[in-house]
Amino acid sequence: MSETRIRNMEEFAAASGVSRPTVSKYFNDPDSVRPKTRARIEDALERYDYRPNIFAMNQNRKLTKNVGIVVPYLADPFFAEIARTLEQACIAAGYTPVLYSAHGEPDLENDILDSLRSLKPAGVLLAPLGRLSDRAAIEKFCGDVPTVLFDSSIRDLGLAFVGSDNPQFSRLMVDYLCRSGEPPCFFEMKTPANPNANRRRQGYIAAMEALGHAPHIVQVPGEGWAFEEIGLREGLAALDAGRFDTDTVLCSNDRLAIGFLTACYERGLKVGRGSDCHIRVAGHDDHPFSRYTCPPLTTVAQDYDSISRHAVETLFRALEGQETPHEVTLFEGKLVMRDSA
Amino acid sequence: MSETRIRNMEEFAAASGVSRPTVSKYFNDPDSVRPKTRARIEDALERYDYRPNIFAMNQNRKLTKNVGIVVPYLADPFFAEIARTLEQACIAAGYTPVLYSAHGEPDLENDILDSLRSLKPAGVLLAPLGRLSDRAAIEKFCGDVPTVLFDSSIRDLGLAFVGSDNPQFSRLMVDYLCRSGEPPCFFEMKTPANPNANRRRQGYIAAMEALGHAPHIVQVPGEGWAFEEIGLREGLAALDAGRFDTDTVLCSNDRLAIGFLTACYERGLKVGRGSDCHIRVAGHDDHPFSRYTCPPLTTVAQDYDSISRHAVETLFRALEGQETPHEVTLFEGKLVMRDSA
DNA sequence: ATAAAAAGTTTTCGCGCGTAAACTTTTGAA
DNA sequence: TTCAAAAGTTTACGCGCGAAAACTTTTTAT
Repeated sequence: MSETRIRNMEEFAAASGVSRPTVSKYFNDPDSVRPKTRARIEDALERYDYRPNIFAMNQNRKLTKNVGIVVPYLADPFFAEIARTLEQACIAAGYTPVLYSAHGEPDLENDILDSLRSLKPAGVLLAPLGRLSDRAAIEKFCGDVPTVLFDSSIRDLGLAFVGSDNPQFSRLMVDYLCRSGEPPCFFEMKTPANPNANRRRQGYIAAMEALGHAPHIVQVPGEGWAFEEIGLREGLAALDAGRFDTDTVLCSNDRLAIGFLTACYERGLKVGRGSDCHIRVAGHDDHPFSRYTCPPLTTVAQDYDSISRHAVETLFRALEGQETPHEVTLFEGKLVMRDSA
Repeated sequence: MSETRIRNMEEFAAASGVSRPTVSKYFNDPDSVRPKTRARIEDALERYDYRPNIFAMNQNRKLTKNVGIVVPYLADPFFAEIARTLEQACIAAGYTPVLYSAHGEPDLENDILDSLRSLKPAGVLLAPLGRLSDRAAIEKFCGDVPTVLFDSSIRDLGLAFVGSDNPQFSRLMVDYLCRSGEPPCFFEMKTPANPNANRRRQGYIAAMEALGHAPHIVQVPGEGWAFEEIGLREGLAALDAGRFDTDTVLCSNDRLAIGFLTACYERGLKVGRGSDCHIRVAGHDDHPFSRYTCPPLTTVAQDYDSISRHAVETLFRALEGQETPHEVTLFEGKLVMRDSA
């Protein structure tokens, strides 16, 4: 396709018959040059496969076209899905997404923020670890870099927060469970990493009391992000200790529920809402695998799409100069009825 | 902590009492300077929080300290886990990992290779999409950038390939299934994205014939990476059509098996090796969730750790100048006996 | 103590581009 | 045709660092 190899913007400008600064202008915003000029550049772009050196580009720019995406735990398909949506939205908007996972480790989260800073990103989409996050570090980072928080909020840090209306999730599920059977107890980790868990518990308590039932919370030990393992191990322990005083168990999240379903299986408890079933189990999130548990898990679906779309839009609106006060956007969940409850 | 803000290496060198080129040398290899000098630099490093500008650093270097990690589908926890291990190994070796996922899309895979090229990475760890990969593009890329392929191989491209001995996986499982019950049939997608599927099928056929059994393959339609969905939908169809002539089903991979387990559940088939069970189901990979299916899935475990460790080691050995011929390393799988078969 | 080797310094150059200012050309409408 | 605005060009400078060469100092070995 090419005659001679283009080594830099100077040579490319010569080849396209346009001056170098104009070419530079084109790459920063194709609409900023005359259509005729643009055509000449794009013509040359097809003859030669020149691409500007990104390091030289970013060196003299205070802000790059990079957007950092940080999630707490990428091995959780929920975050993998969100990351995918966010990446696509960034690319569509002409930005370059860079993906990071804290892998559940606070130290790594701090390291990521550090190296992100030196990337001079235009903005960052950050889902913090939650309870274990270094609040001071994140606050400082948000002061330096335009950051939109999502999934789990930390006070009112960042430009905005986009997440789910967690109390509504629990209310929805409690209402359904109560009108279709016994009132549920709430199964959760004692010290959950994610602050959403607290809001779900509170939502559960409020919903139960509104219906005139006494809330019953089964808290189990467990640290980290291996929720399925905790759900299984501590689910077994709780079952054996007779800690459930109802046949309906609402789990704090789907991954915990997946582990708990396995615990039920190992104890020979048939899960479901049929008359021959021993126990009903429900979760929160609509985790990608919840459709494929046995039985398929009844849960409350997070609005993945809306959350990621709105997070990206909020960030880009802020980047384009529109100063807005810290805004919190919470999306409602939808009941997903399957066979487990 | 700091007195005055350090703006560049020049100022930092002045503050630490060492010349700028020496500081530069230090950052490229801390061991290349005298211990005394190193101490002075690291002393200053604690007083001021200076960090070299990565864009300026990489501009004049033909090779950076970046290492690209490319996986085909990050929403699959298997790849998320591998990515985590690879990232950690890169960091430990003093490199900067950059993670990409093709999200199952060949176009995106090519885009990633393109933008990776402009990152001037020291090396790349690439798990290609497989059948849908653009072979020509990958071949060209491997010619430009030191690349170690893993998980799914493409001819003898790249510096090396690191993966699993897939025929051995199937042999192991077939042997076990045959000596503990009926010989298995093989359940797979007709046009699998991943070439490992073909090797597993071949391993299955060879193992069956070695034991004097007639192989029986159940191929179902389905494209893309939504394996669970395909396993469920096509599993239901195959069950209803009576396509299984044995009570033992060996699935091409665990995600397919997870979907198939759900199909069995929906048809009221009890899965397991007990006398009251109707069907046995097994998989390949030891997917992170396989422990938590109901019943827990019997499978052959990929040696995640060895694969990722060896891939990284191979790459770094090559980067340090040791020219080696294209080498293929395959790790054996281990039988993981659970309750499903 | 003395020479040789190792490490550090100084000097100089250049990477590929962004950016600003002053100037020139093109464009489009009156 | 005329002219002002828009777009492009020229010129000039600098970003923050890598790298090579020649020189100077420190360390190591004899």
